[in-house]
Amino acid sequence: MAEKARISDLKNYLGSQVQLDGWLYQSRSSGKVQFLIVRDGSGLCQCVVEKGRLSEELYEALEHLGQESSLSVIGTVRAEPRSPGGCELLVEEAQIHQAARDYPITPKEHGIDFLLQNRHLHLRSRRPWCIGRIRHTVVDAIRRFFNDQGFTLVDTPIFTTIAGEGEQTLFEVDYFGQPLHLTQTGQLYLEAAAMSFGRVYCFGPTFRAEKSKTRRHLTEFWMVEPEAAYIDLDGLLELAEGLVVSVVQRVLTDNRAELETLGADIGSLEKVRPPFVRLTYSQAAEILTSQVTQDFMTRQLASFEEERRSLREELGSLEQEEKRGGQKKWQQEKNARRIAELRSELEELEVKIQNNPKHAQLAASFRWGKDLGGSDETILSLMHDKPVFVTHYPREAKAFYMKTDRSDGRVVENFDLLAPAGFGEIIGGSMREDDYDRLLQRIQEEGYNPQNYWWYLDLRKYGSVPHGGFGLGVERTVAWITGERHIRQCIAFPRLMDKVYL
RNA sequence: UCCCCGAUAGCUCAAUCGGUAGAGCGAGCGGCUGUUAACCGCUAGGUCGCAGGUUCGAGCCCUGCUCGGGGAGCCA
Repeated sequence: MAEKARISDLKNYLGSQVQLDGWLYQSRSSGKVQFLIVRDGSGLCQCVVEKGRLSEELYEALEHLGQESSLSVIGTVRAEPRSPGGCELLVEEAQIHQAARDYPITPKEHGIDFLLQNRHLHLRSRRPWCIGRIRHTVVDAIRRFFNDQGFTLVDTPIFTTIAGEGEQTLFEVDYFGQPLHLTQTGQLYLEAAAMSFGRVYCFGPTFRAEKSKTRRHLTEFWMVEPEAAYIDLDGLLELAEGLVVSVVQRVLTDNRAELETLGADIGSLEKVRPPFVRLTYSQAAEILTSQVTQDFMTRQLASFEEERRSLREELGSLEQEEKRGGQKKWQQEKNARRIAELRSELEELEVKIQNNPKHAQLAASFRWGKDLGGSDETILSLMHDKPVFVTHYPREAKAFYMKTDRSDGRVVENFDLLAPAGFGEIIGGSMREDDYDRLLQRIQEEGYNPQNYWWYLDLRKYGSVPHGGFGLGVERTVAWITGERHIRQCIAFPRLMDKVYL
């Protein structure tokens, strides 16, 4: 019996016979030799089947085996630079568990709707697999970071009785006749737990009925939320900074191959080192309305237009070539692929070019007191190649539980963290109002019923202390790190505002 | 909720002025001993999203609907 091995460990088995259990990812045949690309969940391996080395019957069967058939192959491992993982298997024996036929996802391009409808199968493809592996690292790094810093995990409830964010984004559930809602944040419960353990965090799914159909929104997403007693805003920023740095570093060391496969911007990830940029909201507002921003936007527009010119040029010459004809088939095909690519790139650029003046206008007309818009955040993060903290937002724009700055009553002690390169917000957090009277007043100002918040208010009566925390969105973090443009690809089974596939 | 774009073979797309529906991939069969989204040959595969209208004639024009993509607001 050959020893079973995982493809990721094959380097350690050079020269010996092993058994791989997996699925047929792809195959090519060339008469008397076949190349089966087998995946086993840990990686891809090229398996070489030579005629005469196994029974005629089995050779035939393997030659006609469909994509994603399940099989075990036994053979000798040898180094081979032409194979995906650097090793290949010279097949001596094989067992077909189930012969698949007409697997819907082919090795060519597919539309996103088709892929999401086939998400149960799509998960096996290379891109989702790489993203899934990175997500795993991100989650593990987050847990390790907080555990190492002496935080205690507290699992907060998913059925909740009070709202932490806007009440209009709640999903209501009928809980044996009592209306409850799905959690939007574990924060309020976490504040209670922080008064017991000092430093706590929760990590779980979050539900928001936001009517936002964008590449940055899911109605069900995963969020980690730390909450600490006896901390101040600077301490919170440091905590967030440390978390993001350690997560990015872990991915860089554990998933470099996946990042490369995905085409992620590794150079920019390597710049994610402390200290991050720190701006107050007022400073951000000043920057947005300054000439600096207008110049920045003008330069950006010019570079977009330059890019458009060169893309159009390439597209034009390819299209002419296509019309002239007379090329080899593979060349035609390659051109057609490139043309499709260019067209979608151009389309995207066109949107950016269209939006640029609008965004410049929005930035210029920014008035103190407004919340930062998506385009404003994009501009601020594009101006820096490191993550950017924005702190001290106007009170009116923010949630009731945020602590009013004692030295400037117009603002609260909060912060957002913007990921670089225009990705936008990945963390939002704040110091919490710890004064009973001020908190009660804020609850009333929001028009909420204080009776619903009786226990939350209680926390300010029995040993209230300065405390705060933040929430980090897992899918947004994964999307930023992997360079995936839409966060629906950063969770196995996404729930979107207007569509739930499986 | 608003704005823009789209829907043609299993998939990704093409079809000039309104005039007989096309390609690649995938599938099936055959060929090739080192392939890299292999290559070569053959075969099958269509209610042009749905409903109505204009026209001698509609994939193409008009109206409505359905579904999808992108953007805005809001947010992690």
